[in-house]
Amino acid sequence: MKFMAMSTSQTKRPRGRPSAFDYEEALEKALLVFWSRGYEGASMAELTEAMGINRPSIYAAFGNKEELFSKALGRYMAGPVAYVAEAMREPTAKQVAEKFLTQSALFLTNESTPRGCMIAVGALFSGEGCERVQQELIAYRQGYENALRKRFELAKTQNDLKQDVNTHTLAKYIATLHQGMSVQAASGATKDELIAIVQLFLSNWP
Amino acid sequence: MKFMAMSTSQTKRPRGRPSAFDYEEALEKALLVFWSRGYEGASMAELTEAMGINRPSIYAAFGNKEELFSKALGRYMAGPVAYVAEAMREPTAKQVAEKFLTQSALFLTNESTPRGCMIAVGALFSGEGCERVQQELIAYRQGYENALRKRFELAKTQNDLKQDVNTHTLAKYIATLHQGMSVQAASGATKDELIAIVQLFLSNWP
DNA sequence: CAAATAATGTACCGATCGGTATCTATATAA
DNA sequence: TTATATAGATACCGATCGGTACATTATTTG
Repeated sequence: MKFMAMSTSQTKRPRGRPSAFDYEEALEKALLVFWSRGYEGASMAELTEAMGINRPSIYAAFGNKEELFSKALGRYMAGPVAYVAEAMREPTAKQVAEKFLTQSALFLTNESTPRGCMIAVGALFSGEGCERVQQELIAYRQGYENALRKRFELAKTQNDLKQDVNTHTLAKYIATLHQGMSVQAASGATKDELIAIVQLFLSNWP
Repeated sequence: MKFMAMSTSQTKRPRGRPSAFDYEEALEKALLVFWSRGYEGASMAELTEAMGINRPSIYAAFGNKEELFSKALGRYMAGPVAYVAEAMREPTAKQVAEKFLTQSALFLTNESTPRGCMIAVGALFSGEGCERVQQELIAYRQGYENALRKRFELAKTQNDLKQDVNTHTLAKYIATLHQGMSVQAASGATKDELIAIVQLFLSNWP
């Protein structure tokens, strides 16, 4: 494992030759390859090229392709899609939905990153040997859907949502809309088109 | 190209050795492999195995992997997803949407076929050399979205839909919902959960 | 029958796949 | 300086990728 500086205390440098690359920068490059190519479509050759590191150094620092993908997903969660967790902290249920979907519309069509969400539409149909990656992505999808549901359950206790609202279905509906928007973005839909979809949804808020 | 019997007139058999397999049956097997594995994830080895044909016979009868995929897509359109074109012929716009989405909920979670729609969520993120397949799938997605839009435009001329309805957005919204449901189905959602989503949408019909 | 034609089966092609053995270079510790 | 530890670079591994050459087999034509 490579050396990682502690944030709080000054640490002695490790004994061997120091790394010539920055761990987080390299992971960011890997993330962009996986994001645009998918897990299967990203070859180690392309990853190596993009990360600017020799292949044995990748394996030493990040593990195999599957582990590298997991670590890239972690960085994806903490970076590009951190807005999802933030949206949950909006004061009302409707504002949570509005923030989540509006930010998604912008994010999914951002011109400086690949179109579509890695988690929403990654590894849906895959070849043999991708089961772990598929399950990991399914768990992440469940994760934000559950976060929405719990937030809506909270809203019900605050009389922010009517008692007859089915939070399970509402959360799944919003997750479904987000996943569909991800397909639309990857298929060429514009930011304005996705915003129009979000507004149509919000105009019928329960 | 292999021999294909004419439907109307009795045709003389061709000169060489006759095919040992049925063209449409073999294509159906190929379709199921592409459907569950995706274009990239389906290897020629797995296709060969499933189709029960030697590899040179596949190439002779169907062309290369890309052409085989296109032909399988054609069979998919004429078979499993023929319900989409049928839904367009429902008498009212709301019934079109209801039929399309309800049938989709059943179709996407059908236990005898792979989960999710090949067209809706196929080849979203892919490696190099898949551009043609990606574009073909995008065109199919546009196809059913356009069919919905035109059907809703017709509904407006019949005073079946209010004049202030944006048919472009409504069609894209329904397509987006369908694509999201495809992700949900591939991620393990049940038929009842998808039906609940469809009903929530229909309860807010414009 | 033989000639012609077309599909099958085997065996193989070069390219690329993910992953690694090994040697060298650069650092710290004693 | 010498020993130790870790990273970089090269070159390679067996497996699999999509695709095909070629000989064989089965059929129709003459």
